[in-house]
Amino acid sequence: MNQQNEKRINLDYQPGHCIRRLQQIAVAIFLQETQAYGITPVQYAALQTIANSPSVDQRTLARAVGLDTSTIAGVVERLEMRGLLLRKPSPNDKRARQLSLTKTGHQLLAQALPSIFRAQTLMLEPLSATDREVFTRLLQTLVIRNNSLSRAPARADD
Amino acid sequence: MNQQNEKRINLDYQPGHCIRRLQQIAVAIFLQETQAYGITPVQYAALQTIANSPSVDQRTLARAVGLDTSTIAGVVERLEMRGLLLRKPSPNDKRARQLSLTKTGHQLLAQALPSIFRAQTLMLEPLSATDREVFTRLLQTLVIRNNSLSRAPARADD
DNA sequence: TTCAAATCATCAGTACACCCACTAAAATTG
DNA sequence: CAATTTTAGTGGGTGTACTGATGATTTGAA
Repeated sequence: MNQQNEKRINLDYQPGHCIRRLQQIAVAIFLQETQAYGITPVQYAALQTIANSPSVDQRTLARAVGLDTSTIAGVVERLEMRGLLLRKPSPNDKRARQLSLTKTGHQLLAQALPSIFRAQTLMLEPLSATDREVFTRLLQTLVIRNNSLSRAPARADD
Repeated sequence: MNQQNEKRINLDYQPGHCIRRLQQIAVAIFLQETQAYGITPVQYAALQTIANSPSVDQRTLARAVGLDTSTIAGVVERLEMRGLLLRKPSPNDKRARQLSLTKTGHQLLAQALPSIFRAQTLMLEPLSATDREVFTRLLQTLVIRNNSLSRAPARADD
């Protein structure tokens, strides 16, 4: 079945592969639960972050969400075209744009939140209550401790 | 600093967000460790799967790696252009293409494997030995139990 | 204060990752 | 064995996610 000097390596035991698969699954669950609102996980993250701190600039938003500025530009553009957010020039800094949600943006976020929370629950459904907590804790540890290794390290804290 | 009827929701506590971040980190570590070979996690998964079972068709490969056929088409095309694999028509089925690694493909896979294993280790480095095992186990449980929810559910088993 | 360095944003290019629609071939069914 | 259905692969469209380059401002240091 294969070359004699190669061992048959099962991808299922490699963390990297499992993490990628879990991310695909998490996205699928999210989209399924929120399909009535037509938003993606990243779009939700952007909307939520802007709701948390209006007038953020794109760079700060990118860091908060954990994306580089090129990627956030596309996300913001799509949300702006849908009328969910506003992008106006910063008075202090002519380079920067201040982002804020429109009324529609606030409404959509508020309406979608229950579905989003349901999605979060569904992702961990197969685990026992104890295991869910353990998994969440270890997951957060890995993200925090490895943060600097990412190309788009998440923000300092604003 | 936000609308009074919105609570400030911290993305860091949402599993979906953490999973996405961890996937970004895992990819970054993989690329960093394997940069000498110029392969991505998905390309490695494809090469490894073909090495495990030569003459697979693209559909079976897609299922084994956990991708849909459109996505695997692009992956396979890039690997073919780099001379790492061969795509020849199946004698039994005129629709299907049989995939196999070239000599170069086998060599690259063999050479890259140590870096790939190192990457897998690095991803879980921040955890204690016990926690690494726990995390891996829970991760696999989630992937297996949620598999059907993914758009590209992984293969039966060949 | 001027000039270099850092910063905000954009653009082009590459690579996943999905959907839907389509062709062609194979398998199933009447 | 003809008609239907399923299956293998492709192509178009959308949306992350990164790199590296460029332009415009702001800041910091000589």
